[in-house]
Amino acid sequence: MSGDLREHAGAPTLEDVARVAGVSRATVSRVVNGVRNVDPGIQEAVRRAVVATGYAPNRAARALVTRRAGTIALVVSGVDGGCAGHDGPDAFAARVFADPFFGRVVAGVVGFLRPRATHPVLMFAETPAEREQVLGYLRQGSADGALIVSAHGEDPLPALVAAAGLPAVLFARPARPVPLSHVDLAHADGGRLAAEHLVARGCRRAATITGPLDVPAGQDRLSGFRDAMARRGQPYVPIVEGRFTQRSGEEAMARLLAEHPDVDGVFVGNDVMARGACQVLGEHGRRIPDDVAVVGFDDSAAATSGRLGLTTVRQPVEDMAAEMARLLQEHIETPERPVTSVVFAPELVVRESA
Amino acid sequence: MSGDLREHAGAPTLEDVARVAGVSRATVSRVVNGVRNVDPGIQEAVRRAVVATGYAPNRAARALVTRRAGTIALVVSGVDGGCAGHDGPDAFAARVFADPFFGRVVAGVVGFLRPRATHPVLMFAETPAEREQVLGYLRQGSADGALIVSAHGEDPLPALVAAAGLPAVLFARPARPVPLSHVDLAHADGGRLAAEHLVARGCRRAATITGPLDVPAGQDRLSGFRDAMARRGQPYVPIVEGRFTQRSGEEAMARLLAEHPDVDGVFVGNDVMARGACQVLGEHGRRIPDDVAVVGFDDSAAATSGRLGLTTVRQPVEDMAAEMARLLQEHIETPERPVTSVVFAPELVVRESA
DNA sequence: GGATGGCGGGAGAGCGCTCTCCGGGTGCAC
DNA sequence: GTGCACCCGGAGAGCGCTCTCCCGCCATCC
Repeated sequence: MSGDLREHAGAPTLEDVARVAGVSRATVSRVVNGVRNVDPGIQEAVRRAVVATGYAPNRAARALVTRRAGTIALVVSGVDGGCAGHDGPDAFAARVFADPFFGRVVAGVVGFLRPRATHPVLMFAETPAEREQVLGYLRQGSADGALIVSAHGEDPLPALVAAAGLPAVLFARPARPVPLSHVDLAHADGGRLAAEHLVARGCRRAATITGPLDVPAGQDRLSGFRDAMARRGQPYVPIVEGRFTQRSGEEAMARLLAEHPDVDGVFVGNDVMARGACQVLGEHGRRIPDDVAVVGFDDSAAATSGRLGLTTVRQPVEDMAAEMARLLQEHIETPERPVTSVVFAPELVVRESA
Repeated sequence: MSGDLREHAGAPTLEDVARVAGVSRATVSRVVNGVRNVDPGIQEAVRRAVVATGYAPNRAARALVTRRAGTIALVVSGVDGGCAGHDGPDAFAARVFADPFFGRVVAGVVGFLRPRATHPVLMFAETPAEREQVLGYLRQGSADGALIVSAHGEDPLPALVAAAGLPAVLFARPARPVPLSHVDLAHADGGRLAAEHLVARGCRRAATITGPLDVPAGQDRLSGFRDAMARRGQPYVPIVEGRFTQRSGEEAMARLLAEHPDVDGVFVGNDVMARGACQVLGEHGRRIPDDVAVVGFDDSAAATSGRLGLTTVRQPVEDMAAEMARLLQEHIETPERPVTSVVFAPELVVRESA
């Protein structure tokens, strides 16, 4: 069967299929791409020839002429030594994936892309050189656009991408305005939900462990929480800043207990820190939620993984990531599409901890 | 500046740069790719022209002629409804990234790839259709090779990839032999290390919580542990099978305590389950490590995230992933390179839990 | 019956790049 | 001064695909 089908080595081309099917290259292309009316009989013959030759369209050749890579970049962007020290080429990536958050983003993006047979290229931009690399990658058309998840609010990449006129969508509102679409959560509402729940449970001496306050999200959650508490008669809420890691949650809770032993409710900036807080509360003999109620944020795997289900403010990360991918697709297909932002509503998920 | 440089819209091409520099296309190409001796003066002129035009080589065009995509696929492969139910398009991805293991694999791969200015394309192959998609993607030359991480031993993808003659490297030895290179850990040695440590600590009634036993790694860890225990006079070791999740670790530990209340040491198949086990032990009033010593596996973030440092068998996942990428690169550059397997040695990391 | 229209299919021109082949110039040795 | 080797740089083919243009065929209508 393979005698005259593939005289020259290498993968079969459109030409080979055309020869086998007894038609022209153009017709095979039409059938493969499913355009224009092609005689059903010929269609069938072509399809058989495709199977017989084991043909698969060459993506590079197609990209060259259509000017579409059929690929998007998923960029995780940070700044040098973002969270902790600078300790190796893969340390950044390791830190990034230590948080279930990025996994959820990937899951959401992939969920949208999978049915469309496209796949994300994973890129990390931590140093200026890498930012250049990402930019170059996009500019040379290796990817049709970028999904950018910044680890920090001051990330310079979005502005660079926007200046280059490349299609891109951001996760979370950037610290300073950039002419790019983004998806985000109404973080302040999330803080408010947590505050209302704690107050409704009867907490009178609530405190909060925040995430890093140099990102808008952290500030918004805090101010939403604080404002709502103030409106309910608790204007002075103890605040400890954490770093989104379990250990930092433990440390923050320990400090909170030392300084405010009578605390009866804690709103924690993410579930991972909340787990750490619960741990410390347990060690200090506090029962959850009776002595101290704990509300987390995210509704990530950490919220349900332990013995005690965590009451938390749900951030629909997967949906947000999928929406981000959808927006990017629109921007790619319609370059003149105006920039928009889609803000998701948080939702309180009540479990055992509060 | 941009008047005569870019009369036609779109990105500048080699031709444009050549015109500006006053040389031929070929010379620009030579300078850009840094090959053959080109007169330093001309080199400089070309470089200036590149900057002036803002030229970036078109990857598709390059790939078309070099027959190299300059991209590799990082495939996470499983089988329908692998671990739990089949609950949505992104559920698989979400499950995958819930485990810190995959994050470490990504980090290791990226660590190797980053200095080489290549980036992985992330693909998930859960259904037969998706396996076909991955295969097609590889066959059409969209990626030069694949790094395959199988969630299950019976994954059919490696065999398909091997049959197609595509360069690929696996993480972990497949259940049935496949002519592909792979990296792995000496899991049995890991089990042995854990056993020796527990015995050396004075444990006389050790038990084990294993991972899923349908993967070679799980079996090997168990048999290594069991053999070593038997050699040290404890031939009958209670075994409970877990699913690598924290909750399954909790359940397994609870069962173990119910059936063997006098257990004084536990070897747990991964750190995440070990955390769950510790939690349950604490709730049952057992002190760690005095009443019950706990040894985990992996040395993942979970081992150090909690209050109590987990003694664990270190699996250098990042190094293994990097080696996987290195092997793939070799296979791509030297197609006739024989298949090899690189087995890493586990290492006992002693912390507080044992 | 000839003009008209629509549709199925082929021919061919590139997309932007790399790379082989060649030619002309220069330097060195005889 | 001539021959030769070497090196730098240009010309041009062609990678595999899409897509426009065009032609030929058949059905339809006046």
